[in-house]
Amino acid sequence: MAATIKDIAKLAGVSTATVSRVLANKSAFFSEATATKVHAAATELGYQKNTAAAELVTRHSNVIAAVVNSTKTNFASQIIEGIQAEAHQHELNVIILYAGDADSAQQRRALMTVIERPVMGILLLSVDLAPENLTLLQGSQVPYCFLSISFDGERLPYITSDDWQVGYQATQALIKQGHRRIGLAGVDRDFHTGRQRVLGYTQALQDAGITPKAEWIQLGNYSYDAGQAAMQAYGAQTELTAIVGASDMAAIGVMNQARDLGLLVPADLSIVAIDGTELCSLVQPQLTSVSQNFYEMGIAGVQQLRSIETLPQKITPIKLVNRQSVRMLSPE
Amino acid sequence: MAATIKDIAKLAGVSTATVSRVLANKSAFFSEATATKVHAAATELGYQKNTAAAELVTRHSNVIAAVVNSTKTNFASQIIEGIQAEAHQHELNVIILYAGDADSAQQRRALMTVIERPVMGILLLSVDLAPENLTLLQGSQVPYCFLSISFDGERLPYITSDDWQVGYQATQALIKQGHRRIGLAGVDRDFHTGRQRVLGYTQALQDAGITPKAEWIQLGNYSYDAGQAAMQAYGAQTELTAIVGASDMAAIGVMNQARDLGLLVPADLSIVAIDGTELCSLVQPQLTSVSQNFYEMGIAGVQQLRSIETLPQKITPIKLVNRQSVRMLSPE
DNA sequence: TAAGCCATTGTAAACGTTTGTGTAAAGTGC
DNA sequence: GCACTTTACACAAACGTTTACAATGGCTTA
Repeated sequence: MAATIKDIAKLAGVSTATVSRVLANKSAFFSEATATKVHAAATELGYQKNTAAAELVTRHSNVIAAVVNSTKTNFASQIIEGIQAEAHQHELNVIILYAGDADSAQQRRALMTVIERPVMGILLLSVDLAPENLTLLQGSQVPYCFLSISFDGERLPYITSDDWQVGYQATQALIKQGHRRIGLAGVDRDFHTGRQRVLGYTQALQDAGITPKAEWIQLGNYSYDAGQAAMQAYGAQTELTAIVGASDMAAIGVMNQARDLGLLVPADLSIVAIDGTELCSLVQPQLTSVSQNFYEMGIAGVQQLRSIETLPQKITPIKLVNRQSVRMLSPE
Repeated sequence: MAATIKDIAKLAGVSTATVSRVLANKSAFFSEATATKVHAAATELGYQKNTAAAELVTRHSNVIAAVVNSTKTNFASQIIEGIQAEAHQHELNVIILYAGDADSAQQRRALMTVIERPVMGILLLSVDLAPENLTLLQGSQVPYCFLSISFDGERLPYITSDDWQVGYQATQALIKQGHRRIGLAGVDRDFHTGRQRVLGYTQALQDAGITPKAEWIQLGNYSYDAGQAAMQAYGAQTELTAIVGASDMAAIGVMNQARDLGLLVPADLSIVAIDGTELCSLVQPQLTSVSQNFYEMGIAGVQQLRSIETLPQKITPIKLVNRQSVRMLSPE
């Protein structure tokens, strides 16, 4: 149905080889005269290149696949923007796939659609791959890199923030303002990222001579609901004066629940969020955060895929952004 | 490098045709014995199918491309979930592309990467295609459908809410609570969607015997900033008692700016948002909204692509969701 | 004028699949 | 034991490109 280079060749009275060369602009391989003939024929036929066919023979693609764990996590968009920016600089195209939230079957589906097609590389944004899917990924010949997630033992390529530092600095920011009874809400200790954040949090407290109680840490999956549940668990009479939200969403959950319990932020309760997406400045009061550089992560991810030798791990910087959710505690 | 069906054929001692049929599970075309041989060989070689090659010969693909206008608009994720759900039911896969915000070059890039490859159809989420890119899209043989956007004259296939009704119902909801001086903030009158919302808004006022002043309508691009700017234009001394935000983001912008101007929501100013994404229940007070059924839009979009005959336009339902940002105005 | 070179173009193989057609062997009914 | 059907497989063409190699012809140079 659609026009092919064969049709163009016939119409222009040349061979398909010449058409291919003209269209690919392999100059010094054709004359001006034929070039114009070919181009005229191409536009007349409304030719659309079939890249799949071309990729089949050249065995090389220019699309990067970004696999995202869920539509719910909002930081993904910042990473994707970084990916796009860097990719476009190098004439690469980006496609995005959603892999669902801890849904092995959907992960597999997303992975399959990219592995089975020619892609130049795969970026996995904060996705906890099920073991069988990891095997799948490794079995394919496609280069890959995890973003915004880290791993313990296995030597997987990843780019992320220093999660220990994230936990440490969020906690320390509160300590510096005089807080000593500080909670950590909505963190997931099943994975490396969460474990590191807990470790950083604990160390910051210990460095200030504080021994955290077990109930100060409320586990969860970084979601709004997890933040809410954590705050419910702390209760209106909590001894805590400050809470670190494991994510922006969790922090907002904490804040809204605190309000429902009659606690004012930051008057009664200070909050530091982890992530620092635009959500932090949308809510009232705006949330002070330990902000990750997601955009940079995206850029680094593309660079990692492009580099031959695989420098396996990389850490992107974080910074504390002061907004309105932390108050200085007067020492009593 | 990677194993092909040729390798499997050699290892299993059969022809590639047989391998293909076994792998595609075209039963009644092979015996149990060969099937097991082939499967054994396939796993031994770590075979990964090259779908691009298969699609080349079958001339038919099972991936749907969703083109999104920007990473910024948050409702997209709900549409995408709808798309995924419906697509997966029919063994279709979904890839997502970002087309940038009113950036013709990036639109073109996104469009090209999908048109040049075998895709089964293209869904365009709220993207205002530049004229040249629309021509491009129409020139390709790929079926397509616009989502969450509508058009005036041209007969383009689209699925969206009734934007006139959206404007009407949002305004009417405020009128019913006794408001008579009502603004509309952040709406874009350059496109059909925005124009319809303005028309609905105006009609609702007129039906209540109210003649809207020109300055009640503040134009913008549906963004947080647009909402903020609109509220700044209204000013602290505004005669308005209520405002319709052209989107969730715009409504939040209005609300936060109002607070900065010393106005309390909803005590001094009532707000109705348009869209009704989860953002509405994240902020404080939670925003009353005219909610669109984005999930349903995604489902309908996939169905539209799958149906041969193209029933060009479809309207998805909306509903008013009462939350906390509107107060009843006592008649004086 | 022959040899050599360069610019331009064509020929054909290859990429990894699917599938229509052909065919040998095995099974069926009489 | 014959004609027939069925089963199970192989052969080869096709999809739309790219590209190595060959071929052509004109031009330069000695």
